[in-house]
Amino acid sequence: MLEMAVLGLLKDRTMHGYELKKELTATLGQFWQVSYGSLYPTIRRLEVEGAVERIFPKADVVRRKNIYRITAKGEEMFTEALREPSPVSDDARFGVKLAFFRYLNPDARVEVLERRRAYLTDKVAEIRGQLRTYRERIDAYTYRLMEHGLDNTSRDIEWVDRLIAEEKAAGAGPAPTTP
Amino acid sequence: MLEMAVLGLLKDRTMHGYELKKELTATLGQFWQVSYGSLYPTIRRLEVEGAVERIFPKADVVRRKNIYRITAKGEEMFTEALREPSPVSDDARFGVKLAFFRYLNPDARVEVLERRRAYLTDKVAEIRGQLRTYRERIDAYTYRLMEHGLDNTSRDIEWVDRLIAEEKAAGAGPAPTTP
DNA sequence: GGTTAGATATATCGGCCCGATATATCGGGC
DNA sequence: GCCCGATATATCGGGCCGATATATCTAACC
Repeated sequence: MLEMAVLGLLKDRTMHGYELKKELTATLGQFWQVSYGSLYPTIRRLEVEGAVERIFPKADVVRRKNIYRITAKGEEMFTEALREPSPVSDDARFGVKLAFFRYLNPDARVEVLERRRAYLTDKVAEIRGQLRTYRERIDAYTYRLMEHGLDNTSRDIEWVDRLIAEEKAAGAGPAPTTP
Repeated sequence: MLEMAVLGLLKDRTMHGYELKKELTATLGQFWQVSYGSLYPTIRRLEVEGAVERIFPKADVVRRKNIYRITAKGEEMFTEALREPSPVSDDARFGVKLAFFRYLNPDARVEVLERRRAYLTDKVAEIRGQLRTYRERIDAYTYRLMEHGLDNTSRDIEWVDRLIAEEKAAGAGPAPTTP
């Protein structure tokens, strides 16, 4: 997932590690804290795999930044990761996908959103079941916590529904514009 | 954190690993998926530290379950972990604490809730700042995602506020009852 | 009576991730 | 001239996750 995020950012422009972290924190920091202890090894891994390459600035410039550029192989890996159907059950992963939704065509976008919706619907059903089954055994605080989680999940569904509706309304047209 | 959860459950009654997992999944599964790959090593660790002890059933009984009991040291560790001020910024950690709120006195409960509230308030401010600062550079999907996160966080604050109000209304009295 | 499926139960492994920590430079303020 | 906060890279230990293996128990089904 971090790999996907790094590749997605590098699709736009070349960046160095610190910049990648700032960018990720600014947009996805709410859902996902990226640490250097995972970022730098990830970049290294991508470099070894040939998905990114390091750019060396001119020899006379103080060379303190490691600037990376995505390769053709990296582009392929990114596209594949974005289309891959599985991991819509993880909030962070879903968030990362959304952040790069512009690289998916409208059909694929709706597909991802529908899968997310199905997951959330299941989750709601499960929580309802647990609240019913364990009602007498759980204490008031835990009950409140579960109930609140249920509310949040319901709202998530409504939110996803709005995105789906807009996506369909737009048809094969352009993505909605920033308010 | 898993250590705390295990100790908290064992405070109630003796359990074996599988049971602990079922219990955790039933109540906190929404926020936190416990895997056996972390649960069993955690139990082992607690046993080595002397926080829990294994109970062997009578020799003639088929001995397939490893049943554990909390020790006096384990009780101490649990209480300390529950009172420890730091980790209210992690959703899962906060959830675990809430699930064992009954073991804290009302003052300590309010303190934890106020800290959670402060954290969420900061988070809201930060997201607002990011939306303002990066408004032009982020795409529509990312914007929507951040905005939705902002809404959710605001609702979390309202929810925490209700808990605080009820806690204060109850004074030093009993915990609220299950609806 | 047999077998098949699913729940119960424990365990481990590789690999990734997190938090902490170390180190060094750069730019601006006082 | 110095110090502070931001910039920038790196690594380490330990914990956690997902996958996988294994075995038993129980209930259903024909």
